[in-house]
Amino acid sequence: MGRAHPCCSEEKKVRKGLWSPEEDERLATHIARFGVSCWSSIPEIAGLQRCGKSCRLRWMNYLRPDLKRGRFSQQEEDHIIALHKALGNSWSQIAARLPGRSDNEIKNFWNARLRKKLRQKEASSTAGGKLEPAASHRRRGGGEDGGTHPAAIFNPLLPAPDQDRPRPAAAGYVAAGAAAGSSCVNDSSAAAAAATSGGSVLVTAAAEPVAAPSPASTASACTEAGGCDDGFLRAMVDDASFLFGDFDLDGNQDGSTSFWESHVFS
DNA sequence: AAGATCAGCAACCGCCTGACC
DNA sequence: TGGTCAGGCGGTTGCTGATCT
Repeated sequence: MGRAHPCCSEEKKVRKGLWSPEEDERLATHIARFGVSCWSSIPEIAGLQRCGKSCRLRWMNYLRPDLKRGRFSQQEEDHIIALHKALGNSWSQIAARLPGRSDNEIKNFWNARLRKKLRQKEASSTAGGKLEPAASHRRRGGGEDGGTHPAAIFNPLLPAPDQDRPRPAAAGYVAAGAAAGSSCVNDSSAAAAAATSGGSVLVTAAAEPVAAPSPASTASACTEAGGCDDGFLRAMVDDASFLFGDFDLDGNQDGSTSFWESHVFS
């Protein structure tokens, strides 16, 4: 394969580069009304001069209502390390276990911060020297997620953007014709009909975390489907605490099920 | 104060895979 | 059964802006 996608290779004008607020609004509005039916048809229907892949990327990494933005917490960081150890560079699988984070975000975070941190850790352990503070904390006043990117300027389904607050769970955007395997809906009326049939709009699991790891897997490996055994992942988390100092898996003193347990080890 | 440096991030690119015809 | 198409993923690039010199 490797050929260019038809939607991207056609002569018709396809915008590239950063998305404008107007484009965000168009895309978000379109998906709010019609859902994600067929990415390749969305640009035309929504009046965007983008290719479908670009729309999908923008939605998945930026406009999705269930995305939380802001810096990664120490707990998230630890879990990324553990999951990376277990899953390798399967960013989408890692992202599936970190609700509210996109694979791109995690990948960037890893490349920018954690890889460096791990290297430092290794270097310091081999040299037996003292740990140096992570150099990257030096910049970006306050160490926030940067805040340099424009906020998700428009999302009809969300309250005013608040980058540090987790967004509500993915509810509210429709998935007209988005049942698995559904074919493209190439005209907006069909999508609209699907979206509005019955008067209410059904929200599907389009932004739902991936299916839980297979409980039937053996104790020491990830399944081909991407699910990892709980014991295996726990071992990985333990390993991360070895690397980065102890952290409580549950994060709860009272022993109740934590956010992380319920998501990562569900 | 201005240029250099660098971290952070959005988005593109190329490839793979599965569905459909 | 092979070709085409679309979705998805990981790697990489380039821009922006904060910080340093």
